[in-house]
Amino acid sequence: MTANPSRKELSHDRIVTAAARAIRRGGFEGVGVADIMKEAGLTHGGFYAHFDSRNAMMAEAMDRAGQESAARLTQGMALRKSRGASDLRALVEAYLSDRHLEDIEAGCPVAALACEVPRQSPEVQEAAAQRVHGLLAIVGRALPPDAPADSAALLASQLVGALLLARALGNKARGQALLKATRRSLLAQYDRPQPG
Amino acid sequence: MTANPSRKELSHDRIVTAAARAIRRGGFEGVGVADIMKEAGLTHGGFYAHFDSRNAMMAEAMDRAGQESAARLTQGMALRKSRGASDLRALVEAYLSDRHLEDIEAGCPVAALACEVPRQSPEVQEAAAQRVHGLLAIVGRALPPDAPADSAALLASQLVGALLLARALGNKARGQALLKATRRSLLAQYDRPQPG
DNA sequence: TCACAGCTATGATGGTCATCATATGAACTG
DNA sequence: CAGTTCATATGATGACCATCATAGCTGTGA
Repeated sequence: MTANPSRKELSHDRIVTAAARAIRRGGFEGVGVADIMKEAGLTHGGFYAHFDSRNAMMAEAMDRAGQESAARLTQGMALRKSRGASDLRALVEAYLSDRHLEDIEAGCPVAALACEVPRQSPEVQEAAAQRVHGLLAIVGRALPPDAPADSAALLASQLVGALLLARALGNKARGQALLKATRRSLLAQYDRPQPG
Repeated sequence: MTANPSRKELSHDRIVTAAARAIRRGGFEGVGVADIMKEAGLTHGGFYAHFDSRNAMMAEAMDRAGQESAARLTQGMALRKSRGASDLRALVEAYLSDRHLEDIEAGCPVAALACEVPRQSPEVQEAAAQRVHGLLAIVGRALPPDAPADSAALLASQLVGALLLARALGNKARGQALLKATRRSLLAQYDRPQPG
């Protein structure tokens, strides 16, 4: 399937990719079937040849958004690690970067959509829950193996919360300042040279 | 005005109150003018005698939601302080309570709406920014006076992030567990007896 | 070259929405 | 009780949306 995709599979993929960006830009409710199809280079009518319903597509798009942004985050972390940063410093600096603050469309879908999740259909909620677990896994892998059990949830909350508040401040400079302060504090808290 | 409200002022107030709940329940995009008017016991047509536009009303509703939920939070904190909790413990336990997890409609509008803010009209964005500053002020007052400058932003991010992730998990038990872990960690971090 | 299968486009349907124009009805003034 | 004013209700308008039926096109196999 991935090796030799049919025309339909290619279209399906383009639609999901377009939707994954569109929902982060406009929210689940803020984007229509026709918008997404146009962005994928198709017309609205063919949509239901690819998906059972709009909600089914939203769930797929949420998934895709998570994969994309996880890849992007991993890439940003790798760059920083190649410059000598620890796993944890790389995570904190990549997730709380000024770029992530502004590039909602390609960023973490949990940060972009979390507060809309409780209002979505069960299939979308399920996909969102999976994305949260994915984020927790990424954070968990960046923590030292002997970290307390709940550290990943704690740090993930802090990261998501800081990014959301920074965006909600509606002022680029203030948002960047909040991110910077959060980076500094988290690194002081977690990224100390291990005693022992 | 507050002392001797006219009929119109009473209606205006009822509309804003209804909207303040409705937006937290359904999101900015998920609720219509007619819904809100019906919830206020009126019909949709009279709406534009009270507001210049839907967005102007949304901004007022965001403001009202902030006032309401700040009052509720302060009340919850007072209860806990009367039982001997410190300001900070009272804040953490009230904000990260199981009740707040479930009662989105009457809870913190920042947690309920933050990720929709960047997509809203300027007037709504401005109202939202004010609400973030209001939350930062409440958190700041609960911190000891000698706390570092950025502590309020840090703690507010952690509170909002934990509540959002807990809600996005879509599973009551898991959400409650995340809140509990966050409470425990924050209290261990901040609420230690002061050395000195 | 022809026919067939499978995508995709065109267009329609029923519903919802924000906004506005006008009618109704209630409270106040004389 | 008559007249005026102001808040609210009724109803209309134009736009948009998810969904579906069907027609057209494109590439593949004989």
